[in-house]
Amino acid sequence: MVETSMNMTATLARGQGVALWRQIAGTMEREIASGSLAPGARLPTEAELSARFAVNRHTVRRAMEELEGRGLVRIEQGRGSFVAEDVLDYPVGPRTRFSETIRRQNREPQGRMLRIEEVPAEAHIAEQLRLRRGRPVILAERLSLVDGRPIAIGTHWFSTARFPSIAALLAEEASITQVLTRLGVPDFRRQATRIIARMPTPEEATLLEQSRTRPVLVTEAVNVDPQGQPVEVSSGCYASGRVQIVAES
Amino acid sequence: MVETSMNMTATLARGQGVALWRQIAGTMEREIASGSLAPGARLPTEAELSARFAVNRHTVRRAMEELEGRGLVRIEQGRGSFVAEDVLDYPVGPRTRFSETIRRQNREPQGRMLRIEEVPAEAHIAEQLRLRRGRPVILAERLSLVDGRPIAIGTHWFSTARFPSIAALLAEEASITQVLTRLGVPDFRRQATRIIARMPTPEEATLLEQSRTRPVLVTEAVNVDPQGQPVEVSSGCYASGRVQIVAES
DNA sequence: ACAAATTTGTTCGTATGTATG
DNA sequence: ACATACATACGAACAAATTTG
Repeated sequence: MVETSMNMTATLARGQGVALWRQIAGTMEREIASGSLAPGARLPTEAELSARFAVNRHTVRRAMEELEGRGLVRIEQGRGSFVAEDVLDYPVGPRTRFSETIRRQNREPQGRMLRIEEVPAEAHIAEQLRLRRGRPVILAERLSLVDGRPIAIGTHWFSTARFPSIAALLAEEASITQVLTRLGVPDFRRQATRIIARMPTPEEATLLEQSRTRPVLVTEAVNVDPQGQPVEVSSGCYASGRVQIVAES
Repeated sequence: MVETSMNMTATLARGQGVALWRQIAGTMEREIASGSLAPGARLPTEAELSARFAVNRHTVRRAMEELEGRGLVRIEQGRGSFVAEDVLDYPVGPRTRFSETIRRQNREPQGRMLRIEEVPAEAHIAEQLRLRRGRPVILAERLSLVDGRPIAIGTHWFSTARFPSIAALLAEEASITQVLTRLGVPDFRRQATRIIARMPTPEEATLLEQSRTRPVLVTEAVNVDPQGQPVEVSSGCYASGRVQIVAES
C-alpha cells in the first residue's frame, strides 16, 4: 500500500458553478505539471482519490477520463493509472541513425551491447545478405536507451566473410555507423523498412522493462552500400507506448 | 477429434541415409505445395503426426521447426500449427492508396462502410485539422478486406465546415479518393505516418476476426492538399500477422 | 471466475549411427 | 582400430498457452 496521508483531504468548492470533476482534473493537472508526479509514476487508485477529494468514485473517474483524453495520464484496466510519458518519435527513412534522431529531440541516447556472436545464417538473413544459408554471420544485439529508459533492442547481422574483424570493433565502439566507417563503408542507405507488431518474448519484456501483456513494434530493414550491395540486416524491437515509429513521406 | 484414418500410416525409409525428420518435412511440404493443405488451414497435432509417421514426437517437431524456419508453417503454443498465409505488404508513403497497392499485389480489395457520423472534434483531431476543439467533424469508419479477409479498420475525420456534403457522398461511394476528387480535392499528399502497436478493443478484434490476445498496428496520418491545408486525418488499425507495414525509403 | 482438456514448448536422460582425425 | 564430436531418434515428465465447459 502506498502512503497517502501526506495528502490531506482536499477541499473542493461545491455549488460554486465549477463541476467537482473539473476541479479535481485541474488539481491533478497542476500536480503533474509541477513535477510532483513524475512521468511514468503511478497515480493513486480511484478509491484513494475518491477518499482524498471526498467524492464518489464516479466523479474521480470523470476527471481521469478528461486527463486521459488530453493525453496527460494513461489508464490501464486492472493495473492502475500512470502519468503519461511523452512518446519518443522514432523516424525511419533512408538515413535512419539512432543517436542523431534522438538528440534532435533533445534527449540523451545511450547504448549497451548485449551480445556479439558468430552464428550460421538463418534462411531469411542469408537471403537478404545474399549469402548461402548457414554461412557464418556476426550477430550483434544492443539495447538502446534514452534518458536512461530502455527503448529498443536492435539486432544486426553482418557477413563474417565481408567483415572478418567486425566483432572486435563492435565490442569496443558503440555506434554501428562508426564501425562501418572504419571498415570502409562510410555511407549506407536503408531500403524499405517492414514493420509488424507482436507480443514480446519474456527476455524482451525484461530488457525493455515492459509488461509482457503489451506488444512490441518490430522493424526489419536492409542497409545497402552505394553500390547496392547489402551491408547489414537490422531489426529493431521497440517498446510500444514509449516509442512511435514515424515514417517520413 | 479429427478423423485421420484417411491418412494411412506413412512409410518412411529408415536407415537409408535420409533423416526421418527430413522425409517428414518433405512430405508435408509437398502436401502444402499441392494445395491439399490450404493457407491458414490447421495442421494435424504433433501427436497425430507422430502417430501417422510412426515416429517420436521430437522427430515431428524437428520437421515442423524446419518448415517454420522456411516460412511454410506457423506454430502457435497452445493452439496448433497452421499453413502459413502470405502477409500482405501495406506500403505507407506520400501517395498511399489502399486499392492500388493491393491490386499491385494481385489481390482483390474490398471495403465496407461501418458508420458515418458527425461528432465534435477531439483535441488531437482538431489540432491536426487546424480546427477548434469541439467543432463538428465527419467521422467515417470503414472495414477493408482483401480476398474476403478483413485486413484493417480505417477511420477518417473531415471538417464538416470544409466539406458540408461529404457524409452523403461517403455513404454512396466506397473510395475516399473518389469522394475527395468530387469535392474539388483531386490531389492530396500524406505527411508523416505515425505507427504504434497496441492490443485491440473487443470490437476491433471481432471486426478483424482476430484473437484479442494479438496486437494490432495502428497508423495515423494527415493528408494535406497541394496548398498544404489539412484535408483529412486518417487512422488505420491493421490485423497484425496478416499485414506488415512497409515504409519505403 | 474457475477448472479441465488440449496443444505446443522445454528439459532431462538414453541410445545409435556417421564422419573425422 | 580407436576416440571424439555431432546429428539423429526415442522416452518421460513437466511447463506454458489456449480453448472449452
